[in-house]
Amino acid sequence: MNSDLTARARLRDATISLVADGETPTARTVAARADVSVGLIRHHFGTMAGLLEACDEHIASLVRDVKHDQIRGPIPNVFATLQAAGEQRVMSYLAHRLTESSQAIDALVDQVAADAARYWQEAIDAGLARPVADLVTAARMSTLYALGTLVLHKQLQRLLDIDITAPDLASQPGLAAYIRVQFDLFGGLLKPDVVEQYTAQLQAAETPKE
Amino acid sequence: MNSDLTARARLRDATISLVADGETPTARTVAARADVSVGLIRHHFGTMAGLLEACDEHIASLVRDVKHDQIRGPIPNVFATLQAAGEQRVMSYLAHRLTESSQAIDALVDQVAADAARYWQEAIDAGLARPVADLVTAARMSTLYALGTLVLHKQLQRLLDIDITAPDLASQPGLAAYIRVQFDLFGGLLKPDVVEQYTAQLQAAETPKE
DNA sequence: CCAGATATTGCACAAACGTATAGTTTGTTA
DNA sequence: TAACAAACTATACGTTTGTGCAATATCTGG
Repeated sequence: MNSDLTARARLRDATISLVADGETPTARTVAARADVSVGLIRHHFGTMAGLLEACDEHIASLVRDVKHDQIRGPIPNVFATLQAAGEQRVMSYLAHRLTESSQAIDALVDQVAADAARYWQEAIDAGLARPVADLVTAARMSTLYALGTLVLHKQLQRLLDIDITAPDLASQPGLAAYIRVQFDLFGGLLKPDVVEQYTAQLQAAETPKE
Repeated sequence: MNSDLTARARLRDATISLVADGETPTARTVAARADVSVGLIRHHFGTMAGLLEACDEHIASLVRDVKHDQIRGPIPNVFATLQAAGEQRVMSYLAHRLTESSQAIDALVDQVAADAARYWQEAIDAGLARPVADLVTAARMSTLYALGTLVLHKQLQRLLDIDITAPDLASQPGLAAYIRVQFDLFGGLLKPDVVEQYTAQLQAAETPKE
């Protein structure tokens, strides 16, 4: 924990850290982790609800400020957007907080969905994906799917052996099967030659192991 | 609330009802809604955790006992399974409780996923759906998508104008757009003539309105 | 009708919760 | 360096939490 930050920032980070760890942040646990007194919460944030709100807004602003120059695939990847937000805790924090619908959370979801729509449109323009009738709704729906699996990360871990909150998402055991299924499920959205190309890449990456 | 039930059942139903309403069940709110004293919780369930566990198991058993003779479409419909469990509160309860991974919840998820795989296989056998390489994983993934949108029901309501916990799911405003997008997203899984048929049905159902 | 078990109540207790408040330290500016 | 504001601490208060425990009511089999 960065102890050179202001106490206000430390309180905020401590709360985010607790939420990300799946523990319920209370005034005392937060103050203890931030190594300040409980009274300071009131001084800086008024109430505990105010502190949580500030955390939501901080996470949302991290995601908002993501530079959109990352590697893009044929299917809009919400997780890439979130992980690109820099801080490791973003995914874990949202995994626990996304069920609450605060103003900041709602705005974040809206923005991720809008990003997905833009990526998707670019993929269509680039000839990678097939056009869909209602792109906005489709992007919203696929965003909900992605965020839903994030919220259900415990079940995803259990059923597919993927810890989606892990820093090294690429090295998760079940990821290969996951990607294969993604292509099965959403393959109809892509141009046939794109599917073929990606499938070949997947098989080539696995052959050396056998 | 059925007051002719045993106090034990009333406590359980009161807890389920509170969870379904999105309120945090405490010993006193539960006892009040069940119209019994707080001490009875300890007598019947030991602790509050025991009560919650009993609720999970009750809901899981409701879903488990669903008779599998309902109408089936070309895509496995998890929601149909859950709603067929009889009690209206099943969907709302799970919407709030699915993020916790108790033994009963895990078993329920497993079973819903297994059901989805069986339905899907039947759709393939019936020539409605295309075969997929890894049916079990695909069914698990699509189950997580469905349950994920259930957990994110507030966002689904906001983004697509669908209250997935409503008793009359068929009459939700955004449902038509939702179904259309479903076919866009998962259309690749279905035989082309099936897609054509359903699309025609959708358009025919809407034309009279215009 | 009468034990004996089971169901049920009412209350009390300690712990944890958010928050308020008074006082102290630290920093800034004139 | 005096003065004022901001940051910060320490502590206490009122509530709500889950749970334990003794007393009472209700049911059940002989």
